[in-house]
Amino acid sequence: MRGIVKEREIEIERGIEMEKNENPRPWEAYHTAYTNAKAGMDGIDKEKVQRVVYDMSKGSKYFENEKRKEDLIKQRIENIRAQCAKLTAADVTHYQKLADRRILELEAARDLSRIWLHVDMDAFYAAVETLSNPSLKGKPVAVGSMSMISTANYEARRYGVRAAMPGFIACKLCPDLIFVPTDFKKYTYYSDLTRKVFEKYDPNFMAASLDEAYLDITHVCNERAITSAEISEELRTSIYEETGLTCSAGVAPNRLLAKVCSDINKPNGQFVLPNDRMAVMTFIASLPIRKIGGIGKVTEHILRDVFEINTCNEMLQKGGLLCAMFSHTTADFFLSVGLGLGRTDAPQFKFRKSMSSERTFSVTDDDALLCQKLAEIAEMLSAEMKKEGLCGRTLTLKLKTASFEVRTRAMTFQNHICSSQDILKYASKLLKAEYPVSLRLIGLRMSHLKEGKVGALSDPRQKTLSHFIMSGDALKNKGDCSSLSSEISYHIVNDTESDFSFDTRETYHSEFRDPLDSNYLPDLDDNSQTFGKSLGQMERILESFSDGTAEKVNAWNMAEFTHKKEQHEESQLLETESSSSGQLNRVNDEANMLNNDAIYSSNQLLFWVDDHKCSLCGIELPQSFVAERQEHFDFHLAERLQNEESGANSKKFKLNQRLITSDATTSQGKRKKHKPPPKDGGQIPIHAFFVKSNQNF
DNA sequence: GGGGAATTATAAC
DNA sequence: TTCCAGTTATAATTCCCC
Repeated sequence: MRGIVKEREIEIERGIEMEKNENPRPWEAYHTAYTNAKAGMDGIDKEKVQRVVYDMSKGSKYFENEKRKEDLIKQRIENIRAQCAKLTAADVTHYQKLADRRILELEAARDLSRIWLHVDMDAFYAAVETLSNPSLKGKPVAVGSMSMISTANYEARRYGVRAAMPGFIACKLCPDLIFVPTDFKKYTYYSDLTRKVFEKYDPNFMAASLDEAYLDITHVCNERAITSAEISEELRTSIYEETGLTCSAGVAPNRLLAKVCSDINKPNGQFVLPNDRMAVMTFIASLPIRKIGGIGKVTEHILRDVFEINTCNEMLQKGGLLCAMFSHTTADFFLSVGLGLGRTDAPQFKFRKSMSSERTFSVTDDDALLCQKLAEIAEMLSAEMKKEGLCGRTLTLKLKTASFEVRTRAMTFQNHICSSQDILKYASKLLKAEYPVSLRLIGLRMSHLKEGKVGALSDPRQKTLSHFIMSGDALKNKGDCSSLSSEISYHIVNDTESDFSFDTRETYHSEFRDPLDSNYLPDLDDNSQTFGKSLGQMERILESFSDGTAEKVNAWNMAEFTHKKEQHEESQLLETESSSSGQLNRVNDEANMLNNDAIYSSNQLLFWVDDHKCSLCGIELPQSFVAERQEHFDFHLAERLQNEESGANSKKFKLNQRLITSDATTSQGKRKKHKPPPKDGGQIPIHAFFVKSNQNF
């Protein structure tokens, strides 16, 4: 063992010697998330750390990918430079005026009336672990695994070990490093203790994570007529008494600055920035931009290399160029950073927007293994969604290839889904479209969320919205949801109820959302009220079949519909499996076709007899003609709409515009990739299609 | 051109 | 021996359809 280590060291030395000839310090160019400054890392031999990180990474797939990303950033920098060079004198004057005006506007809106406190627990996970195992005290400790470290204590940081660093590199930096696996139950317990303290100072405090929170202490300062520094001191003492853990705090007129301040006297310290414009401007003037939350490695890189901006003050000096080169949102952010501005308002409750689950595994290209991983992740995600009573309309598949390249593939449905079967069904289509592929990670994310009802039927543990509220589970957020069978009909007919969700204690401790806020209007679009409803009904009826509750619903042509749906799904599966190239549009079309079939099922079914013949007009279209099939469907739908038409509210049939057009004429030739739908009665012989089909490959 | 969907990237903990 | 995470949000860009 010793021999191997020695050999490796010699090898590294030799490598360094060789590289010295070309680039004497190659490691300096290798920037990772964990090579920037961090509290507790002063006085360490940064060059040595950087060199070890570089040597441990060099040549790996990860390293190659980082280089690729670095090159892309360099390219981006070049592009911005080129854009800058194109600016005429008139442009420069124009953007400078724009920046000046914007600076005045932002300055006019400066709010110095609030006092914000940011609390950050010191090396939280590691401190908790040391508390429960005092033998760790004084020793370098990392919480995490060989592949990734979540937190390192200050003893370990002296060696250059830190969060987001892979464990095997940390081992190299600090051979005596003690690894402790993460135990979120423990951290949550201590986090709750700290939050009880926070509540005393600000009942609406904003929890940023398990170990960080923002408190508006304006009121408590005024009420008790003591300084913010005293409040901060008192709060920190109180936290120590309650938990035995130390924390650091920052006090400032806004949240952005408070966060910066809490980092200044870490660990176990505090820093107060007075509510005074001059003080703020002086403070911000020489502050490195990387200290600002929201400016990360890449943004720093771009601002430094293109605009020579290193401090916040320089943001104002280069305001004109920033306005010229960046979007309104981004330029505004940069200018407000230059002025030391940040949010001062009471935190608004925010809905969860997405939920995801991902896992890393040993690289494999085995389809069966990948399918198995996908099924596990679908199961995990579905379980989490059901736990929170959510379902979603957009499913995103995330893949990380063997070479660390990240890909995402998404599809949006008309209905919200949450069952593991549904998630897996569509996720499989997305994944199979990528074959062959060698992967090291698979992830699934659901977005376009709303409180679930589909899931309520498929998951007997799930409660309805009203039960969730009435039981008080909303506040505990631990709803063990159980649906009553008598409620099935309620769910089926009522698809338009308002959405409400509640604080999860993981995010904000603020008031509930204002239901009148237009940003949070419930999902009342046409789709969910009309066609969406009938689709939802059909799906639910099907689900209730599988749950053995078929007798509770009165379906129309249920047996036939079920049969055809299965038949269609089977054919879809075959289609996808036999497809060798990734055709995302096709996959989407297939999913849409499924829904379209469901719409038609309420009257007369459109399906493909023997997989190629239209059940309505007999036209023959093979499976591979997805676009043609879609248009053919559009054609029949338009035909039917015209027949049913007149009095009927045309809005009633307004479907997702990407799926179906509302009349026969507009559906023709609008989609670039699609061919015109067949003329009525003008059947094309099946062999002609197959010839055409073959030409496509 | 507006708007939704899809994709990629950045950032934070 | 081990060999670069998981979760969430958001911005920017592109594509497609109306």
